[in-house]
Amino acid sequence: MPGKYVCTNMDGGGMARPALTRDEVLDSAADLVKRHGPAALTMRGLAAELGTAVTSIYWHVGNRESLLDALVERTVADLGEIRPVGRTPARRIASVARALRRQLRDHPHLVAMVHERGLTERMFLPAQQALVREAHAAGLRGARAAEVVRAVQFLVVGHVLVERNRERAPAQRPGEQELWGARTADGDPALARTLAWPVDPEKVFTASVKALVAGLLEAAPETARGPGPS
Amino acid sequence: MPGKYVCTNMDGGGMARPALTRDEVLDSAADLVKRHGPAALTMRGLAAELGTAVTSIYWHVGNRESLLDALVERTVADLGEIRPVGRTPARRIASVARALRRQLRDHPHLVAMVHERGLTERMFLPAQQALVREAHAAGLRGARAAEVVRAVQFLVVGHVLVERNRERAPAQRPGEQELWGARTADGDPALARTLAWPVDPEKVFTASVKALVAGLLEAAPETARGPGPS
DNA sequence: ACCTGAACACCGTTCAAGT
DNA sequence: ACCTGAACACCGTTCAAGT
Repeated sequence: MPGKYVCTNMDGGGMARPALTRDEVLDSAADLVKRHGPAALTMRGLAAELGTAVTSIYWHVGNRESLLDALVERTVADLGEIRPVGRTPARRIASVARALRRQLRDHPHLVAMVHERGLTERMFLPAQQALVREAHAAGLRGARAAEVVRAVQFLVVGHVLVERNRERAPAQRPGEQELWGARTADGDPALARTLAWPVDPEKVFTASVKALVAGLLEAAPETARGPGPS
Repeated sequence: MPGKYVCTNMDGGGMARPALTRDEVLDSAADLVKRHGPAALTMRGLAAELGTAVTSIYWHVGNRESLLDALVERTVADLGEIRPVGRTPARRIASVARALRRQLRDHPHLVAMVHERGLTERMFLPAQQALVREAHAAGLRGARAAEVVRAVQFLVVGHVLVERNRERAPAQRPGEQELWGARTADGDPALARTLAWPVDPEKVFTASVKALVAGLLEAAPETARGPGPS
């Protein structure tokens, strides 16, 4: 789906390939990356997908690295808003964390690519500002508020990275089942049973976020509860 | 440093290269990976390092993938013990988290490689058992204890992955300094100042661990405080 | 049993040449 | 302005041939 393109060839149509566009290249590349990851994006494969010579791509985007740069820039610019929901600051912070996780999960390869290109701060700025407002609403200021912002950001990004790694390698070899017989569980069969089951990363995430936020707000002044400002 | 090798060539020494050993190959490969990451481990480069033909390596290790397999297996087997320290379960759990982080940081490329090979569970088993004992000491059992184990593990692994990404891309382009002028900070100059400074990942980590553990143990029964069993 | 070079199918990238 | 094929220097891997 190249969308619209400017037709610059003068032969009045016919079977000739319509002129190649930079946007067309980016669309095709984005599609490949989204489906199979950055490693699957080869210049030759991309050319084949587009039906052009490899070297034409170089004319439009320079080289593979700047192609990836442009891709990341475009994706970051297209990320949606982050809107906190919930009745207490704690819930609203947790909702920001969940929204952030969803954004990152929708672009599974984005985080690593963004980091590699030093765009992290720009990418997270909206979420950070939402978190700042909620930290203020919870009565935290200065360094304490910054702590909340960064702890939540690291937790979310870290979780997404871990989840991505887990999904790429679904078959665990010794298998948690064999490892967590009753013997290793310090005499707690219920725990052994839970740990022998495959992890539900979503549950771990929500539980972690809840615990982290609770811990971060624990010693906060009791003023300014309820829905935040703005 | 090939260490000891069995001399199987019959020419009685001289300038001929001593027989190539599987261990020698693994040592050299481990060195390359530790210094420059798995991507820098090329069969040709490794052969050059060892002073042999590329194809000799194939005789000893099969192919690149099984070479990496063997490498990971060896590294995982060589990981040290995890010994909790501290006077309360909360502190002891935090100490396990810190020890785990240190182990992973000492082998910067290990996590991803281990995950890709499905060895995660085997690798984390010792830390998990330590965490189980401490969760029990804190009065948590069953699913609640499992929650602690998994939340801590995800937090640590996630943090290490984030840190690794950050270290690979030190130069952030818009720069946190420009982004966090007083305007964006919701009228909190102290916070703006903190966020404009480069992050200290170690501080974020210790703060996050402390908050997470506090949140996880919050509603725990007040029995069984003080140093754990074992 | 162990090592070798030649060869194959892949990469990204450059360059001179076409229209 | 835009596209092309040929060529270069890299990959991992296989194979027949050496000792």
